[in-house]
Amino acid sequence: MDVKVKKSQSIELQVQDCEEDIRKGPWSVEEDTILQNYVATHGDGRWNSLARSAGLKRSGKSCRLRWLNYLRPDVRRGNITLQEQITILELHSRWGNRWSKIARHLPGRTDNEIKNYWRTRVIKQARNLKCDVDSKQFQDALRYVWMPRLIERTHPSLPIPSETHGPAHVDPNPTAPAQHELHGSGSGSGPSALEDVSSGAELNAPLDSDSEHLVYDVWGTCDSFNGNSTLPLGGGDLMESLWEDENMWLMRQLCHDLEIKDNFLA
DNA sequence: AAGCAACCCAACCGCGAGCCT
DNA sequence: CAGGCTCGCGGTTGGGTTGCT
Repeated sequence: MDVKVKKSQSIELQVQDCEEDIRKGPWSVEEDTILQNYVATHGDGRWNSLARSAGLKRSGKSCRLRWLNYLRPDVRRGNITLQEQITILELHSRWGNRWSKIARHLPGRTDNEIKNYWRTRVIKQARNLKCDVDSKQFQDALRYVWMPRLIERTHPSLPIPSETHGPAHVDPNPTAPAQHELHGSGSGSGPSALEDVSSGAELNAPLDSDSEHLVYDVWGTCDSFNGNSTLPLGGGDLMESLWEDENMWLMRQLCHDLEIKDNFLA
């Protein structure tokens, strides 16, 4: 066994031995109040001593988690917005399960929240499609179907072809904005698409350079997609319905377009 | 209305990295 | 340098909630 593992385990045992009255489970309102007041007065950090000093019968770990994921004043509650979904999907495709890294690009969201979103929503969709969440098929489905749809829902004015019943048709004159327009050079009237995305009421923090590239990539995908694919993009239905049975023909079309020859959806 | 299953999310766990003494 | 300790991360769990039969 690894030396470090031994060391870690011995520390855990020590902690257990001397702190057997440590409380676990859901936090009470009183505990929340104590922790909030203590952090407001003394600041956070040094969580083990903080827990003792505050008189909380909780581990430092538990206090830290409660503060970071719930009590912190800048934590945003509520549903993940469409823009946030786009960001999560894009960043996960880049970095994988680096939840805390992804969370840093979503102001007010915690790594735990993003992780939960991924596990409960995204993995569920992969399961529905009977493919692995890490497979190229599913990654392509995310990139070429799910994300453009999310983008369309956040910007219905953009010229993404509307879905029709039956086989798709492509706008013969795709008018998706050029990428320099998406970057918002300041010309023309009204906000650029990028500015619109980045300054949405739900996503209130300015984009750093990395996030800007992110949005650029997403829009770039959408742009090229519109020009080169025969895949229709639906309008306005909930993202979950994208995967419903009646839309499976859409996925088949996607597979054809992407020349995916595997047994996807077989 | 009751029972069951699926879903959601807060909280816990194990581990590794890094700082301090 | 070794050991103690804290912090942060990613994975997992369990209980409450919701939806379906």
